[in-house]
Amino acid sequence: MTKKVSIKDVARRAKVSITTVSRVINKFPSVDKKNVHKVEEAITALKYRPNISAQRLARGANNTIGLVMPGYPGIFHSFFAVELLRGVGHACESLRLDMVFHITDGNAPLNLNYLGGIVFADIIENRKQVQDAIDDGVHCMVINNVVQDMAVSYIGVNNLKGGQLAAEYLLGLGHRRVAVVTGNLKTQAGFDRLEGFVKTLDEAKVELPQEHVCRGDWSRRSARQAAEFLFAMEESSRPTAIFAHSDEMALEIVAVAYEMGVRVPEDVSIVGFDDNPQALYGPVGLTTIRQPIFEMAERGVRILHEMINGKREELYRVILDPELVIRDSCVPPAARS
Amino acid sequence: MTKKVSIKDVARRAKVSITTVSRVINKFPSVDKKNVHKVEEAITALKYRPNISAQRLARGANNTIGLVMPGYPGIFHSFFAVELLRGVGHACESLRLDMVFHITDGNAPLNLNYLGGIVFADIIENRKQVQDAIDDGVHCMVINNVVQDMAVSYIGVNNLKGGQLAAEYLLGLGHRRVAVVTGNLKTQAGFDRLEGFVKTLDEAKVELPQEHVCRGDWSRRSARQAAEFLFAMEESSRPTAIFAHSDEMALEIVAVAYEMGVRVPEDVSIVGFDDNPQALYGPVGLTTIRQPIFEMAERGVRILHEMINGKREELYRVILDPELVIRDSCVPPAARS
DNA sequence: ATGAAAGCGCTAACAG
DNA sequence: CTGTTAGCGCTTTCAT
Repeated sequence: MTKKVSIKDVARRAKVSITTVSRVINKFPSVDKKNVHKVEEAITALKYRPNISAQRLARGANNTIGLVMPGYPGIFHSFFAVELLRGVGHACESLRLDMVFHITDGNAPLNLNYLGGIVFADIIENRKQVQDAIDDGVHCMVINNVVQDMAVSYIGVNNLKGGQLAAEYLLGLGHRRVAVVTGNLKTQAGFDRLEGFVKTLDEAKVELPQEHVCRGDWSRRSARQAAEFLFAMEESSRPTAIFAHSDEMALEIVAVAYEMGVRVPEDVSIVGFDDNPQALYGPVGLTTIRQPIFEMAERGVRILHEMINGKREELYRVILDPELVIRDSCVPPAARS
Repeated sequence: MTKKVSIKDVARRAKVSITTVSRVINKFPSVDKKNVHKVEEAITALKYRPNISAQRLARGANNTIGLVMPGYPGIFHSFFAVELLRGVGHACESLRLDMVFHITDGNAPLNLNYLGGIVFADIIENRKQVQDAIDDGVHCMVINNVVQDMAVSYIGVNNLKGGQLAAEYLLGLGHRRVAVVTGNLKTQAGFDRLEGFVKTLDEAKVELPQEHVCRGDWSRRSARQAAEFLFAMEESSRPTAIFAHSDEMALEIVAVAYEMGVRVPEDVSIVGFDDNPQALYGPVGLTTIRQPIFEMAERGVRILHEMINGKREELYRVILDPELVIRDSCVPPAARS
């Protein structure tokens, strides 16, 4: 049982009023040095800890925010989730916000109503929760998802552009037989990256046969399957370049390539997505599309914080541009076929 | 600004006392059906949400627990951290506890004193925080660490045994030139697994030369470096088997092996640690030492919950045994040298 | 510069 | 079964 040392005990010991103690706690400048000292002495002597619930209640503020993450299998093993968590965590730390972490399976009731605000880390199959939260009047911030049909703030990434960047780069290198290993197409990121990629190829009149579009789900496992399938193709139809929707998947593809005796980048060029530092230490530096996940998350929390504190009324909607990072995993296609 | 609908407003609208409203909120069985209905109607109509700070203050209870994780680089990319997070999250969900997530850098003040309890996910360089929490009278539960010198509850894994298991298995297969790629030796898991491994080899009079002990840090990167170093050795001194302290590191070692033309398991046997499902889908099923991270985490929270609610007084200290899982990555050493 | 007193929104005896 | 009445521990006017 935690002993209940309250502000009163401190006041009594320091022989001042609780008000003064409160002032000291909150660092009011107008307290006599002597009293400050006495109070601080009492605080440490008594091991006093202000009761945060009481503080909050009295202050009328609520500085607890929820982080809601879709719980589909493997999300946690993704660089994305981790960066996001780091970003949110970091922001909460510096803003002195409490973060209540919540993994959602999609449509569970989501009893997060006492929260000051909610950060939705991507939304996939849980749009309803977002709408409910909005209806409840809770401040919301959606990260990594551009949402047009709900009155909610978001910070997203231009994934269409990301796909386009990958296609343009590969095309520019001279590749005409390319493949793509997608993320889960139910996620906006996966869908849009594919869309942008396909569209750009299309405009360049470069064909993208169905069997070169491998539907993954962000997992290394799905990337492995795709790679095995792709590399098993006979020389004439095997892609000379592959666009993977995440660096982790790209890394797995590289691993499979080595296992199957396919050289990277000589036999096949690979471009990933994320700019995961892990991709720097493999056998080849991975060319990738960088997206600022950590920053998105951090900014999201900061904006949310402003909204909670009434310093911001309007919705905040931003779409960040991804950026091509060229390293060593792509070269012009070998002159074979 | 979230509008301030309080219990009073609900009471007024439902024409009952606030106590009755409170009872409805807390699902007291003794409320007249009619009133329950009226109150519920009012609640939804007013979009009322109880103020959790007030509830907590009034109840004097605290159903918020903190999860403190060491924030060393890469922790999040580890299966361990993720499983732990899942386990804690799951338990909190079913126990209706709020979980405040906290990544610690080691000796930051850790202002989590308003928490009902704290789960320490491993402790590495943050023993002081644990001691402080104990001194503060906060209930604590340390996961994945056997701590003898502080009066704290823990659920740990017998890592000594884990290392021993790996050594015995490899020895049994006939290996006499083995190597180990360790986790961060500042973590108890890394230290003990090495210890158990070394000791067992020692007792079997099998030499473990210094250059066969590669100090990693749980990261794939460190595993890659170790593997490159190990596989670059000339035939006569290159190990015929490697014990990696985590499956992720083991997987990276396998990848490097393929890159360098070393076959697994023909040329080198590999045993990992964790039983990470990811290791099922690689080129070879990974033989590993299973440890129940998820279960540890979940159980930890449940016990902590009991302690917080006074249903348990004594410390809870358990050490779980890891278990060998044999798959395809180990075979007897080839008859060469 | 300091203290008294009035809440913040809710729960928990204690009566009815 | 329901309402009255104290607080929970802290912040915040408002005097002094």
